[in-house]
Amino acid sequence: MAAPQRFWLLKTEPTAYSLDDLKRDGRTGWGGVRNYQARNLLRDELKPGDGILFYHSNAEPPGVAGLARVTRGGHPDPTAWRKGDVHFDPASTPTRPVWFQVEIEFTERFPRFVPLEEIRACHELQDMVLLKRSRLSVQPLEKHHFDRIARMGRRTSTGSARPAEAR
DNA sequence: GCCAACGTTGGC
DNA sequence: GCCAACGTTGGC
Repeated sequence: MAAPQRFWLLKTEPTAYSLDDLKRDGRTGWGGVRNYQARNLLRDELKPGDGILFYHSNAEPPGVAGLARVTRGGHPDPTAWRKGDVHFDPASTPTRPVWFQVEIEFTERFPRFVPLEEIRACHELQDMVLLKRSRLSVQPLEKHHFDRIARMGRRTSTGSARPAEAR
C-alpha cells in the first residue's frame, strides 16, 4: 500500500471499543460520531491509506494505544437509521444521510502505551489539537505528530528523556 | 443572529 | 464524582 497521505487521531472509550477490539475484528466501521465538525472530517477528509493514532479517552490513563489506517473513506453511517441503536437519529435516512463513517483497519498495538501526560510534556507536540480542543473526537494531525508518537510507542525514543537541544 | 440555559465530554 | 470546557438548543 502507498504511504499514508494524511494523519488523524480518533478517540474512543476503550470500555466501548478498544484497540484490542479492533485487533480482534481486523476492520470496523467507525460510526456513531454525532458532532458536525467530526462528521465533516469523516465525510470529506479521511481517505484510504491515511494513518490513524488510536486514542483511548476516559481511560486510566488516557492516551494513544496504537495505530490504524483508513480503508474506506466517508460513507453513510448505518447506525443512524437503526432503531433502538444508541446512535439512532430519525433525521438521517439512507436517501438523505446526515451522519457519516469511515472504515478502518488495525495496524499495530504499541509495545508501550503513550499516556496523555507524556504528550503534554513533549515540546514538539504542543500544537496538537488534542491539547487545544480536546473534545473533538476526530482530529487532524501533522505528520510529525504522528511520527513522534509512533516513535514514543515503539520505545525508540521517550521524548522526555531526550535532551531539549537535540530538537 | 444573539446568547443564556442546558447537555456532554473527558481529564482529574 | 466533580467540574471546566465547549457544543447545541431555542426563545426572543
